[in-house]
Order: sequence, then C-alpha cells, then structure tokens
Amino acid sequence: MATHELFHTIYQLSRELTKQTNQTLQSFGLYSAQWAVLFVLKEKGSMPQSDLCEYLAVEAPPMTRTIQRLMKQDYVQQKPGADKRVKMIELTEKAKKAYPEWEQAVLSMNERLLAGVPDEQRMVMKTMLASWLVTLKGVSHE
Amino acid sequence: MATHELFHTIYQLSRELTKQTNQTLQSFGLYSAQWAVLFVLKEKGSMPQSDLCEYLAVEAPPMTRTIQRLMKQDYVQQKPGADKRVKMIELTEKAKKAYPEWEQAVLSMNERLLAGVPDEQRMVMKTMLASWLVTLKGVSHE
DNA sequence: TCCTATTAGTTACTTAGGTAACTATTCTAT
DNA sequence: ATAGAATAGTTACCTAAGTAACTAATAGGA
Repeated sequence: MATHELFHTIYQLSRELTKQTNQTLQSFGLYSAQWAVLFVLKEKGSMPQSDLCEYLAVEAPPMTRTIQRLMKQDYVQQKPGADKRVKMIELTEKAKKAYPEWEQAVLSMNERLLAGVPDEQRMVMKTMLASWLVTLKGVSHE
Repeated sequence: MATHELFHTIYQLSRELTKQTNQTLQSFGLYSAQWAVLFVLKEKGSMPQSDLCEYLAVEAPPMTRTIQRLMKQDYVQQKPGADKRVKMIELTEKAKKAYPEWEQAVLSMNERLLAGVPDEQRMVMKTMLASWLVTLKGVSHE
C-alpha cells in the first residue's frame, strides 16, 4: 500500500484538529496544549508534573512551559511534594469554576468536527489507531 | 463516544511518526518538513511555491523557510516564472542523485512502523481518515 | 487608462514539541 | 556511610506551523 498517504493524512488531520481546537479556545485565552493539561488535571486530580508528561506523552521542557503559563493565568498551582524534587500540580478554584464552560465548548466542537462520521466509524478508527500507537511505542521502546 | 480519545490518539500518532521520520532522515541531514517538499517535487516536478503550499496544506511562511534551507543545502533551486511574482521550485541534480537513497530509507521505515498492521487495516484507516479530512476541510471552508 | 482588489512571497512574532546540558534531590550498592 | 546512578525539573537552542503585516506584481472594472 502507499504508506505515504496514510502518514500524510494523519499529519494533516492532527494539524487541522489542533487548529480548530485553538480557534475554539481562543475566546477563553487558552491554547490546545494548555487545554490538554487542564483536562487531565480535571480527570485525575492533583499529580506530579512528571506524571502529566507521561500521561500526555510530552517531554519535560514543553510541560514546564505550559504549566508556567497556566500558573501565570492562575488556572493551576504547584505544591511541593514529599519528595523535594517533585512539584504537585493542581487546578485552582478559578479554573474549576471556568472548566464546565471550556469543556462544553470543546465537546460541541468535537461533535461538529465529527458530524459526518457515523459512530461505528469513529469507534473503528479509534480502536485501530490506538492499537497501532501502542505497538508503535512498543517497537521503538525495545 | 469519547471523542477526546480519538483526537488525542491522532495527535500522539502524528508526533510519533514525525519523530521517527526525523530520526530516519537524520543521517542525511534532512528533516521531515524538508522531505515532504522533496517528495512532492520528485512526484510532480517543477512547480510554483504556492502550489507546494497548497499540496502540503501549509501556509506560505513555513514553506518559505523550508525552501530557503533546501536551497542552502543545494537540494532545490528556484527560477523566476513568467509571472514575476512566482518562484518556480525544482530539484537540483544533487537532490535527484541522492533521492533514491532517501526514499529507500523512508519506505523501509514506513514498513517497519506498520509491521504489526495488516494491509486491510491500513487501507481501512487510510480511507476513513482521508474522507474525514475532506469533510473537515469542507466544513470549515464554507 | 488608471485605481482597486487580488495574489505570491517574505518578515516578525507566536505556540508547540524535541534534544542536550545542567542543578538539585533521592536511591542504590558497596 | 558514602560514592555513583537515577530522577524531577529547568534552561538554552533547535525544527515546525500559525497569524498579522508588509512588499511587489498582476488582474479586473469603472
């Protein structure tokens, strides 16, 4: 098969989805990378910065930057952990209050972007891509 | 469905594929964005810079940068078009000579990364993602 | 014809992620 | 108990894409 096309399509999709997410979040003064962090913190609660990296599969430096910006906006705060190296990250009250509005905007955007795709296809894509990603990470990890 | 997961997976996949591509091209002194341009020029021949943008769905500024770097490496040259605004871009002899080696490296990488995925699934993914991308672009275009 | 709108490309600045090199802790093995 | 390895996080610098604002050239309409 022409593997080029598959790779190219995934790349294009990723960029388009990020662009749309940024547009959606623009009115809240947020960007996609920040949203990803806020989403995880909402789901999982307080956690070390390194866990955020692992969860989002992002290296430490970009995470440092994203968190510093979220702190500047008072959406996130850090508390020293028992281990003096780690910084525990958690949502502020301000963020918790604003969160539902953000979530609603993102969810309705997701629905709009997937409007033409039947639920079955969404599931198939999600399953195939996720399992491929797992093997992909596994291969390069060995 | 949990649309978050699908979007997240696509984003992760895109980043992993780009990273692997960069690693593969590293020994040739090339990066993924440059390779994309070289690939299109090889397939389509000489074309205006704006056509390259359209083909790769990239805005003009990043394309300017990528091409300037490719010119510095003597892999690409620009010739003025009949319209004095346009710059026609084409591969140099040096690039044409080196191309097969690059292509071979990328193709074998693609096969390696897709090793665990049966051909049927590759086709299904490609088809679904491509058609989704088209509708996605169409929606935001209107 | 000439004035306006459009198009091609560049420059400046932004978000976003990556690697390398570094500091400061903590863990481990002798 | 301590020296060396591993871990958490930061800083500096890289590729990469985006928008806004700009220049230069072309196209189109009054």
